[in-house]
Amino acid sequence: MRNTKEKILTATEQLIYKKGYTGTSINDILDETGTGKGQFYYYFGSKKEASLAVIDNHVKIWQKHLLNGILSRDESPLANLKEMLDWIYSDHAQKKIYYGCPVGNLVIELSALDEDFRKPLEQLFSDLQKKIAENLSALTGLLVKQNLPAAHAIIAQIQGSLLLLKVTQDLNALESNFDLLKTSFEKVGEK
Amino acid sequence: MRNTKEKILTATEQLIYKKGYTGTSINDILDETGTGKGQFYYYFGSKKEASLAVIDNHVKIWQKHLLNGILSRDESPLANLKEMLDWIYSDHAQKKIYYGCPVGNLVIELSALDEDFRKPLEQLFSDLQKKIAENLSALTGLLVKQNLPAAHAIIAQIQGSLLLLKVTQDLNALESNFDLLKTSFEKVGEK
Amino acid sequence: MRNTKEKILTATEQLIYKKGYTGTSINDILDETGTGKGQFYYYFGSKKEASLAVIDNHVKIWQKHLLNGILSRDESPLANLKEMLDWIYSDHAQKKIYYGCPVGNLVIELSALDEDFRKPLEQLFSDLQKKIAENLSALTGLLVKQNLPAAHAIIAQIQGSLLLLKVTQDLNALESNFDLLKTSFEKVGEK
Amino acid sequence: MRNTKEKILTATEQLIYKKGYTGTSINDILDETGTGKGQFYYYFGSKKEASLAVIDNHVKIWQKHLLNGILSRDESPLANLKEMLDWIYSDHAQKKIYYGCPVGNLVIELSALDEDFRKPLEQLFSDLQKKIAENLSALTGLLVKQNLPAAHAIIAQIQGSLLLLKVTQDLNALESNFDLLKTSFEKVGEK
DNA sequence: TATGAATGAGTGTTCATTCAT
DNA sequence: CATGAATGAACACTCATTCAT
Repeated sequence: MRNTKEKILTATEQLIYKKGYTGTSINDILDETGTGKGQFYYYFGSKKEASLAVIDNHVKIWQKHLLNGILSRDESPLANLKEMLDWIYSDHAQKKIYYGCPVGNLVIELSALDEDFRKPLEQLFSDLQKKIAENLSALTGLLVKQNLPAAHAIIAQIQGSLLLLKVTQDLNALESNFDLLKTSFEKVGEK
Repeated sequence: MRNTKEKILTATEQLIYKKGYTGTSINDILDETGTGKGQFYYYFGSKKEASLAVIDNHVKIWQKHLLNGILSRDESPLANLKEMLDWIYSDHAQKKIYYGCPVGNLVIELSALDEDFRKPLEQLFSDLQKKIAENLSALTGLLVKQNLPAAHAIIAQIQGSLLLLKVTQDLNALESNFDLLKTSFEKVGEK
Repeated sequence: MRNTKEKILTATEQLIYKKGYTGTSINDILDETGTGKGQFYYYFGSKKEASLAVIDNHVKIWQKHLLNGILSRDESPLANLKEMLDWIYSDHAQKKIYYGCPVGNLVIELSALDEDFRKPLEQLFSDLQKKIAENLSALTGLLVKQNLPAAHAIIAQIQGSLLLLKVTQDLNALESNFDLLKTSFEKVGEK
Repeated sequence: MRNTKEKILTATEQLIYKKGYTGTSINDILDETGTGKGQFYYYFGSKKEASLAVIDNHVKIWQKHLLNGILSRDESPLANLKEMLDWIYSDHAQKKIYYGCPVGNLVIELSALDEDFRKPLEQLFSDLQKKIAENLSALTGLLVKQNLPAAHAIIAQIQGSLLLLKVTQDLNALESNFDLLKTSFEKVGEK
């Protein structure tokens, strides 16, 4: 059986993803895990602490799979960037209800409310931006620094697409948007 | 007095914008308006109803200024699209803290939770998409229908930019992103 | 058009009958009458006052139709007592939902809560008891005073039957019970 | 502690008996028990749920003492029926204020409002009716089915007597009424 | 490690009543 | 006579957190 702490963390993550931070209660989490209430406060000092751990978990996943994985491969930068979109897309494609981006959701719900939440989220986007810019540099020959705005725009496009997915519940629109992004990657590469 | 209802609505709008729907309590609103608790329920049947009125208000503002205003002008479509970005930008530029897009925020917090919230928000984005596509048609000569994906991408770019503004609190990045969008409008027009 | 005061009184009576005193709100009443809130407090000093007026109304109806009507007729006392049951029965027979006795309901909800409610209700039952005892005297030849316990039992039987009607929603049981009562009247007369 | 739940249930029962369901607030109950508000909702999902538990408690008491107790004894049916009245009488005799029948009160306040309340109350009266009819059968030789109307009348008499006790606050009248009932039992047995 | 009873401030909502017009 | 805006206490219910076992 999996670790109790991990079980709680997983349940917290899923519930926050679906119902938001404020919409998720400790009891919701414990109903999901089947553990007693004391266990939650034994492993996490508070709801906020557990939620920060959820964010930390997202950071680690993105770092492992995206920053240090896909975007650090020795493949062509074009392939990397496209693969990034495919990785994100496949994460949503299998779902019946589209809840948007787990990280983007937290940004909107929490970053204006509490600096402790905002900071790690900002750092994650900042790291991703730099990594994308690196790939763009390999593609364009420009300095990483000069590609930062373009990388920012790419992240914005991804986040905006997932936001629209959440409100339209239309997966095709997400695919079409990512296809446009891929085309734009190719154009950048051609120059 | 007609004024009280509007005062409540305004306070509700501002508080939801800053603290989110779930994060805003009726007492928060009443503290802001200085009215008794009964007044809230005299004018609105519930918190949800008042919040739907807030959404409705956003819809009307966008329709008046953006859909029927800026994007329906007899000016060149390129000017219209650029002006749209300027209008949005100016809305945020004056603030000290950047709370992102009031409509996008609601999408993320509420659209997976309650269909009654999701529907009007989806409709608003759908109307905007069509209007942007019309301007793109005037620019490209293509049918409106063929420009819908591009319009979708533009909205995604705007929403994503405002989401990143919320987490980075960096207005320059927003400006830079909107500049990139404007450049892309021009390129589309050139073809 | 009927008097506003009377309209309010009628609505109050019906709503209290169906939903009880505590279950009926001033707004419920005004929704029913279509009048403004000020009108209620113009005609009645409080909810309690209006409800006492409702009780008073019931008292007057019973006095007119039952005490000074049916039970004071020059007919045979047996016919009077039977007619009393028929009058009560016909009041319920036409309904789709059986709410029990409007007076008995108030007894149970209010008489332990407030002496101001209890007193007029007790008086009404006391007057009825005496009147029934008078009819029994004409039937048995005994003094009125000696028939008071029997009269009390008759009222208890009526009230208990209507209470059971409310919980069983079975009109036939009420009819059957009243038939048994009529038979007992006849037996008393035979002796 | 198991005790807390029972304390809350007891307080709920007593308060509803004295002040009615709608007249009893959760805070009333907690003031009585001295526990925090969360405890009420820890043990009961809602006020309604706690009240249904109160009803269930009454059902069990009647079943144990009356249906499976007094009315199921191997004594003579006459003795059983008389003992039933004595059992009910003794329940009220010791009180200073007479609040009527705890079950009958709930019938009148709640059975027209909510089916969930009405059903168990109806069932209880139905079970009692059958049990009384069984005793009457032993007394009269008639089939149980034929004695159901008479049993219904007996329950009506009891309930009506307790209703009148509530409004008159006259214990003697209750005793006198029950004496009349006992006499009628004897007459039935003689035939 | 683990349970779940206990707390109390807080949430959305209702309501009788008052009062300016 | 009549309207309906305004008040604030009370109501049922939720929740993050604590703590004894």
